[in-house]
Amino acid sequence: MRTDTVYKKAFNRVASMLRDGQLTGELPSENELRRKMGVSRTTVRKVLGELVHRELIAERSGVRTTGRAVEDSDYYPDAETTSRAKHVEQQFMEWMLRGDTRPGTSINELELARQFGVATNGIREFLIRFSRFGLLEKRPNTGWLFKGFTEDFALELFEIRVMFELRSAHLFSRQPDMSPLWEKLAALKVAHTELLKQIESRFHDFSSLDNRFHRLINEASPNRFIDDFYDIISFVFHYHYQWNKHDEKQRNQAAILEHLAYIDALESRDSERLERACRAHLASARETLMRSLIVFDGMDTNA
Amino acid sequence: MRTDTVYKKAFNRVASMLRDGQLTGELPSENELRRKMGVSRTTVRKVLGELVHRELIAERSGVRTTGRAVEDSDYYPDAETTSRAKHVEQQFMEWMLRGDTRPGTSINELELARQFGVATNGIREFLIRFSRFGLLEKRPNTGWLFKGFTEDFALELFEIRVMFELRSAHLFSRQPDMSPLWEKLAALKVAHTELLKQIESRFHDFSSLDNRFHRLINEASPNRFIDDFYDIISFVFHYHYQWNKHDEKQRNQAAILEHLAYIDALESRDSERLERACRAHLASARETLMRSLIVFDGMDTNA
DNA sequence: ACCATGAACTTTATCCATAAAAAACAACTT
DNA sequence: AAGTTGTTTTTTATGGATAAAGTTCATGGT
Repeated sequence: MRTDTVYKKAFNRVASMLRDGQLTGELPSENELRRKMGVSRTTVRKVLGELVHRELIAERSGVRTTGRAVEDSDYYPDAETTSRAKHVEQQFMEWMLRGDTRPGTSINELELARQFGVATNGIREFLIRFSRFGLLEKRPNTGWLFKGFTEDFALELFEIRVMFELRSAHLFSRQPDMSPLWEKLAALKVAHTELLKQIESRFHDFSSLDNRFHRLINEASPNRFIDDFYDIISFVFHYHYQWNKHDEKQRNQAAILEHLAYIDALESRDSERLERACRAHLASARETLMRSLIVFDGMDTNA
Repeated sequence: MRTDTVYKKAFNRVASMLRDGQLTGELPSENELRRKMGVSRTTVRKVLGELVHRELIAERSGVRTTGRAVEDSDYYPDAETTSRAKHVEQQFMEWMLRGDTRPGTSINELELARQFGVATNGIREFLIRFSRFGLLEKRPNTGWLFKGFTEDFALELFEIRVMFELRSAHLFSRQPDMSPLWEKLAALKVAHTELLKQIESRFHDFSSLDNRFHRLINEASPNRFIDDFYDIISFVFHYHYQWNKHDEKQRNQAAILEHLAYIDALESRDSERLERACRAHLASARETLMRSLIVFDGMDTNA
């Protein structure tokens, strides 16, 4: 049966809004809520129905008003708010990055399905989607070959990344002066400086800043294939560093400084300087990944 | 039910081998056949069983020998030798390239499933696989957005292609002299010259030559992401030109000449000359695609 | 005429079932 | 002992069913 995670997530969001006072007195119409939450009206109605049932809101002659206070126990547990597909993704990444899965292992849909507690179909869909990341290969009628999160993988990934990033950085720097992207870049620069000041407590926030920065650079000259490739990078980094937090603060601090140099180089419109800053940053990102790969390989995974 | 296309295709192949005299007298063992055909022994046995049943081979005390002559009617029809997944691919490509499907159309799994006569599962798997080509986008819980085989698509595709090809070509030309790839290149050069001589009758054969050539260039410095991207290009060209044969002979003739210049440039190891030849070829390939896109857009599709 | 709610209908996400194909095991032969 | 064939078990490819979510149609109020 299809999960009702969309409903539960929406319910939790409305509950939070009620609790935070973002919704007070008379509630907005179903359509307005629908837009706000990004779900269908059907789902909104289901949420409202449950809220009435639990007396979190009251309904009198077609008018809905807030009801009793929201309690912690009103929320659905987080695990129930993500779809099966997302669960599969998470479990697979954990299996891949944490387990002692060696390159060359063959992957068995049925076995993973049993292990993850889902139907084989879901596994297969995930593997198909995931195969564009270059870590898997399908052998028809037979199964999947896991190629491993290896040094080669990282090197090949970064070779492309450098090509794309240099191209995008140069195009960015050649934008007209009145392009709105320059302002966005300036704003990002400020955000970097802020973060650097508070690095002790906020170093976790770097990851999203990093993402915004690299995506901004691509905005000047969109290319869907480059965007797609950046999705791969984000994905890889997201999961990889989620399980490998070694030295995180230091790493991020260094990266911020590199970004700042890179931003200055962009603003200078000096092509050679830009190339140097860009390469320097990517080389260091690559080193970091490679080093952590080695740590990772040797890590005791049965902890 | 799963199709038995693997069996039928294997059966047809063995039948052809019997007819062509590649198999005469005493037949090889099941294991040997298995290796030759690239299927499991289970399938080989099923084929052999049917061959015996039809008296195309005879089996006496464990020894199999050839039987009566193979007739045209012994073969399974071609349509029955390709899997559902492949059929879906073909039908979808036809729907996309031939139909009047406009960019921005939304795609409905259920409708396609009905139209193609398969279960929704197969459609979904295909769409997931296909989405890496940048022509589709999934909107969760809602459906798929068809972005169209547009001019933008072609331009973005070629931008990447140029980057990758220049990179690979330069690396190829810098290989050591004793690399075996130089010989392969020389062989390809001969094949090009041959084809050029017989262009009147054999111009269809260019496509596979083109493929071999560009893949060879990537071989000198493998990168899985570049290989994957080249899969996209092959796929797009395969289907696109399958339905758009306008001017094929002339196009291919011109391309052969460009390839020859390109090959000479590789052999010269002259970096600037190489860059010129490579760019010239890709620019002309792009022009061809773009021109055919326009023809295509204006074509009456209800013929 | 527009916007709200209610109800019916359509499509997606997900599980389950099963024939075909592959893989593993067993018994035999030279 | 290595290679054959026969048999059983496992896995993949494909169809089908259904609750949840999305979309469209209908009705009623301003």
